Amino acid sequence: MNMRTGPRQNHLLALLPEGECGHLLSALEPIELGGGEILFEPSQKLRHAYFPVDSTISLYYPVDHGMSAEIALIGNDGMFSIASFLDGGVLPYVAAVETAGQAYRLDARILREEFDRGGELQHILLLYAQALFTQTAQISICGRGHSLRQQFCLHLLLLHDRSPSGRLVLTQQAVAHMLGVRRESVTKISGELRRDGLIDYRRGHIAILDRPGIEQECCECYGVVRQEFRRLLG
Amino acid sequence: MNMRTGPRQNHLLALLPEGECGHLLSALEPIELGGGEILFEPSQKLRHAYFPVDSTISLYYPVDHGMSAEIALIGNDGMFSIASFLDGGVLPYVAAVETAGQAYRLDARILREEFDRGGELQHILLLYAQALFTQTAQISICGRGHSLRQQFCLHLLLLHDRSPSGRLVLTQQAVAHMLGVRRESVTKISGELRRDGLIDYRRGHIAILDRPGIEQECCECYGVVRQEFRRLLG
DNA sequence: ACTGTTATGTAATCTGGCGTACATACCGCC
DNA sequence: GGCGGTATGTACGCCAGATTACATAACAGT
Repeated sequence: MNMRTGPRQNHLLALLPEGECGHLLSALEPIELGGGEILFEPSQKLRHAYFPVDSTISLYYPVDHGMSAEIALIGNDGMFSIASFLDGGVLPYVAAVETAGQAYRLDARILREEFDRGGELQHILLLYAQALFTQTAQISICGRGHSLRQQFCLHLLLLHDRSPSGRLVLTQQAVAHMLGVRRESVTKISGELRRDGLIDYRRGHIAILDRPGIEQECCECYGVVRQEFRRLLG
Repeated sequence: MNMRTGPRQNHLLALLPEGECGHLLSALEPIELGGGEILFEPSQKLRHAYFPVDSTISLYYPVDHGMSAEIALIGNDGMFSIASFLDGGVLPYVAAVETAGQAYRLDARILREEFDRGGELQHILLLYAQALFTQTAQISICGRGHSLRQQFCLHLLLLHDRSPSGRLVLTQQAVAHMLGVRRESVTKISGELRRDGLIDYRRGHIAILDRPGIEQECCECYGVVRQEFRRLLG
């Protein structure tokens, strides 16, 4: 359990006081999440909670022809799923690993028990629930009114923030899936962003070249989400 | 405080045990909400929580030219705002009265105190937070992929469920505002739905004529939201 | 009943992203 | 070093909904 991938690399876990939450922290299991792995589907029951370290988890609503749309993106700034402590049960969405990497897993019952004791853990998780709500709301706003280019930039920034390396491992098909659009549309925008020197990419990889430039291109949605995460959990 | 507008007409308040929550119930103030009234704006701090009885509250993100998009619709099935107990503070959205009517108001500090005591109130509010999250997520899905006609039907159904009378008092402009589209587009769809015998309307009023027909026209988004509210708070 | 305001109706043109159908290029594997 | 599967590139027609610009009609107040 080294510095780079220890549980404290997850922002929520990092906020927990050692004394009060010792039991929970010692119940964490390190786990490797493979790209595309399905962590949860609507028919199941939540058995584990996941705290990403350098992996990311995408929450989305599945639709027929493979197209879908993302509801939330969870990285080292959060956990999956808030439903574990809100109602302990089910939710009508799919959770899949977007970026392969490490995470810590916790038995959902233990999380629930510790949560019900109140205290700092409960407080932090509730703040996170609020932050996640904002993220989902803002993704919604963006997906409605803003151009695909702006949406793409938003998701690049969200991914970048949650992917310490800065070199994103994902295909255009995966991006299209997140945004709920066609792969061809993503190819078009990708080409434009590359031409403008904002990103570079090759088969299955995207590199952020000009982060400020991308923030410029993006709508205010990113600012709202970041601001809210900082306010609540900064 | 008669049967029709008593606090127990709000589904959340109805679930609270009399004994445990007596203090909270007696702190409720009946209040009349006027159409269009702004209950909260991002610069403010949440002073009160609202439990609608026959009014509805729309939560939305404001954009420049008056256009915006709704994030959540709150009626007698819920309360505004979950942020009152999640973080006790602020949120980056606007809450406005969509349908005028009665509600019960509660000092946010009292709600927070009672919430922090744990118990049934906390449990119910957390379930509601989960249900509201689903509503927001589903509105997002719908707004991305589905036709305006389907989105319109979704919002009609959500409003109808939360508006006991069944005769909705709102303009096409207000609907456009909720859906984040142009008023002219709403006029067009309204005309089509009227022609098909599903609704009728006149200046500022909409009547649901064929509710099953509207459910037929709507996408599965409505079913997901209703199912989740029933599962959690039914 | 008249008037002013606000809500609703209609129409012409434009555009971003969809559907479909391919062509090409990358990279891992044998 | 060639082969095959997958990722990326490009093109054309199509359509829902945006943009703009008015026309009409319902209600509220005097």
